[in-house]
Amino acid sequence: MLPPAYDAKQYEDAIYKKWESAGAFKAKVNPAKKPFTIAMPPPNVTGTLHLGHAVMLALEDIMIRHRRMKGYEALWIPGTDHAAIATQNKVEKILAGEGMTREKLGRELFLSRVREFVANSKDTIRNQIRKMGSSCDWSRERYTLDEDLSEAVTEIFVKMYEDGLVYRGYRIVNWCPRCESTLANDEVEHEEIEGNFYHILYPVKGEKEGLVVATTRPETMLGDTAVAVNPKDKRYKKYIGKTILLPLTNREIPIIGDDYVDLKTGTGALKVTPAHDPNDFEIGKRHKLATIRIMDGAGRINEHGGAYKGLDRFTAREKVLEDLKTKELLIKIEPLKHNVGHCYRCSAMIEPLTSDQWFIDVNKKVAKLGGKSLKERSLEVVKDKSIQIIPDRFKKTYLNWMGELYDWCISRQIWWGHRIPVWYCVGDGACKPECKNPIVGKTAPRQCPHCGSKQLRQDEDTLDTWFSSGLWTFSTLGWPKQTEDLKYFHPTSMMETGYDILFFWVARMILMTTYAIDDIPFQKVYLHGLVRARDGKKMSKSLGNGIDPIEMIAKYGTDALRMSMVVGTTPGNDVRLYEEKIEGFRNFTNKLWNASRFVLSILEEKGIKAKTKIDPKKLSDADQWILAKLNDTIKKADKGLDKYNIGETGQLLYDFLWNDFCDWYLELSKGEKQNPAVLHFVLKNILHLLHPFMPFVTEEIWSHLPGSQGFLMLQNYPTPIKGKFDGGTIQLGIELIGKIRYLRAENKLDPAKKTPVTIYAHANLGNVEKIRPEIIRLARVSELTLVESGEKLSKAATTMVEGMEIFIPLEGIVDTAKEKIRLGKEIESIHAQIKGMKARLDNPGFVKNAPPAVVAKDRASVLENEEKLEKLKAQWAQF
RNA sequence: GGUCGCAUAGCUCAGUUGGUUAGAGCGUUCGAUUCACAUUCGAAAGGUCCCAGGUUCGAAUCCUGGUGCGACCACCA
Repeated sequence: MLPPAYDAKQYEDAIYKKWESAGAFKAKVNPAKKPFTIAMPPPNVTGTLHLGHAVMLALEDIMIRHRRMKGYEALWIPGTDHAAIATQNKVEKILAGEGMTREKLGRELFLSRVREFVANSKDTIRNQIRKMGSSCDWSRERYTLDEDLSEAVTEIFVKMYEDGLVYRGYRIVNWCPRCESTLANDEVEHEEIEGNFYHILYPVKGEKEGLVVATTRPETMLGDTAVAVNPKDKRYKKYIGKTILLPLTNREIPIIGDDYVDLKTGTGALKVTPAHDPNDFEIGKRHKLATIRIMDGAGRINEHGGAYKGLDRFTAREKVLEDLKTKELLIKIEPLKHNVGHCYRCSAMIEPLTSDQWFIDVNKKVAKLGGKSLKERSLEVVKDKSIQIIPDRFKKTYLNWMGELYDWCISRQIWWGHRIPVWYCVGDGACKPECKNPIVGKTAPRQCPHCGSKQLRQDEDTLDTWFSSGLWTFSTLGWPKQTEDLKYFHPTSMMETGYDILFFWVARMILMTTYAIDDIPFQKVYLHGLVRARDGKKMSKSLGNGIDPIEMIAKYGTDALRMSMVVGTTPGNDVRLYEEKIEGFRNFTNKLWNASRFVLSILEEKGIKAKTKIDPKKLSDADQWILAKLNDTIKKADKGLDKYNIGETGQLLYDFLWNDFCDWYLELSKGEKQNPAVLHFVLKNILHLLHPFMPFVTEEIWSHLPGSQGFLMLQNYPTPIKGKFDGGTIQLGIELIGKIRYLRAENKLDPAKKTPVTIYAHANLGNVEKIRPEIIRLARVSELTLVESGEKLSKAATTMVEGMEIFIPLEGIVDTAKEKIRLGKEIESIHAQIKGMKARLDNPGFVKNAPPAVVAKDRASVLENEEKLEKLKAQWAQF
């Protein structure tokens, strides 16, 4: 016998171990079956499981388990991501605590330190993925820095280089002075800050007056190489061609005319700093201006900053302003709200600066893509629906973003990651001019192909972490080797992830995969929302409003946590999660447990040791009713999951178990017509249906179910049972019982006492007679008088349902005044209803245009209600 | 600046291709302890489906505009 309360911790880990050691999660190439593949978005090796992961794992596991039970070869590949900058930052922080820096440690020692850290946290995250019940194939676990995955990275890099898609360029990049590395455009977070607009007077050489420029970053004036005005600007036109004597450094810079300058912004005169502003860089190119970079990688002013050399950028700003003030060149300080980029990993303010970096050209047309560019191809596969995005609206978001994509800067000046497979000749004096060209290859070259020098130096930089994760769906299946796995399982069926990494990752996968293997990475993308706190705020450590999934699992069980994150949610919309919600699903888990306990006890009592056949001739009305409901539920659940309406399907199953099965069918089963075969059958189906959602509790109950063999997770998903079942009679009973309970409660009849009830059943007499014992029991009736029709009863509580009149005598038992008021209200409401429907039927347009079925329904309803009204009115007159 | 989303019961949310009286959970109120489950059971109250137009016989649902929140994108100093 099962214990009366389900205690999740007692079972979950053990069940998971059983599954895993039996190899239940493993998938293999099986031509007899259709594959269903999900590549798990690899969590970063830095951390522990958070709710974002938990939602992802719950959804993916539901999809995978459903398909597995439906007979697909279901493969879910787990893995982890080395998360370049994130991991490096984390280890650097640890080092800082020890008074150490990566520079002091040196590259090799630092990397071994990171590896050590990763080994630890990798285990943590792996075990937490298991805790969630994830049925992923651990034998195929991958890590973005695995040898074969690194090989894939190198392979692609070289290929892209050969196709001219990877190139080295001197450009303005987003630079994080904290991480001392570049960032891709979308790794920059724009945040509005309260800054200042500084108006500075730039004297014009040989003139008394000068030009006033406005800037938010005055320190960059140290690198100014021109002042630009709009040629159409009447105010400044005359200055074009003249020279500015740049304050503080006294460099002479030209005044140029450029259409880019907006007459209305600032003062209309723009200081041009090509090395530190993307627009200025473009202007600089147009006018062949010098590019003077004034900062080093850490954001300190370099030798070009003259007296300011060595100062941090913010200190330099203060000092520059101070000096300008002294020289009376600081004309005005105007407060200005403006957007400033910040590093998405460390939140430091981004400094745009010029640098030599590696880029991927997204606009170059290549033969390999049928004469299309990476961008065009990435747009195409979504436009032509090869890849479907759920929910649909994100398709537009994707297309917009992809359409505006700039070349992707892929080199990072950090140590943790895939080192760029590029070498440079640092020859010994015998170098030729072409020795300057980078040597790109899968393996380290022995010598310079041009001069033969053996003195080579590998590029110091590593690749953007998204470069390797962009290959995830196929690199995990063995590419560049043409494995059977790759042929069978790729493209993957589903990419399920948060909408927050649509650009970072999903788009990158599409871009890389279409190029690398001329295939889409996945057929569908399902984007889930962010998990938020009850008040809609983001969960964060600093706000202290976070919920730790591991803690919740310990408290309420994995099944409860999974359900709470999935039920009542829709794709793409954020989910608010709070403890009471999880608690509610803990209760639901317990409900299932106890319903099962009850059924199992009946089966035991009846000596049922195996599955028994349902005899179609021996089905009670209640049996028919529940089987009809079950069939309906199976159909809807299967369809719901096929269409990825996961939240809705969870709700459907919740309602079926709690309302239909427990509240009605099990209660009905406590009578004489108990049918163990049907109880067994329906419970078995419920376990199957709920299994993808709540794998642990269902598997545990399954193991106790007579006749169960093997794991529930490997059983077939239910299909509707053949045969027609008519639940109509019980449905009638349910409504009658409901009304009787209502009348009793409204009139405060003692619930402990049974009450006599009279029903004039009219045409339903035969049916109601069949379920007389059920009504008596569940409505607590002492004596049920069941007749076709009769006189109105004196001072009885009354209502009507399906044309039947229900009476409960009140006289001498309770105060009948209450009933008079209640009945009066009911009459009023019916009256209003009739009025509404009549108005509609009086509308010729309605009768003419509405489907006949709708009109007929209304007509019937009016007749029925009028009859009802008349009868209730007559009864009311009794009081 | 551009794009998108949301607005339904006190709270958190569902709501299928437009069709009687708009649903759930939590919370609230009233009641129940011989029951598989108090992690329970029965009953109830609670809604101008944000506002204004429009399409339609009929709108929570479709269209337009507005208001209020929110998100994302963006190299205007």
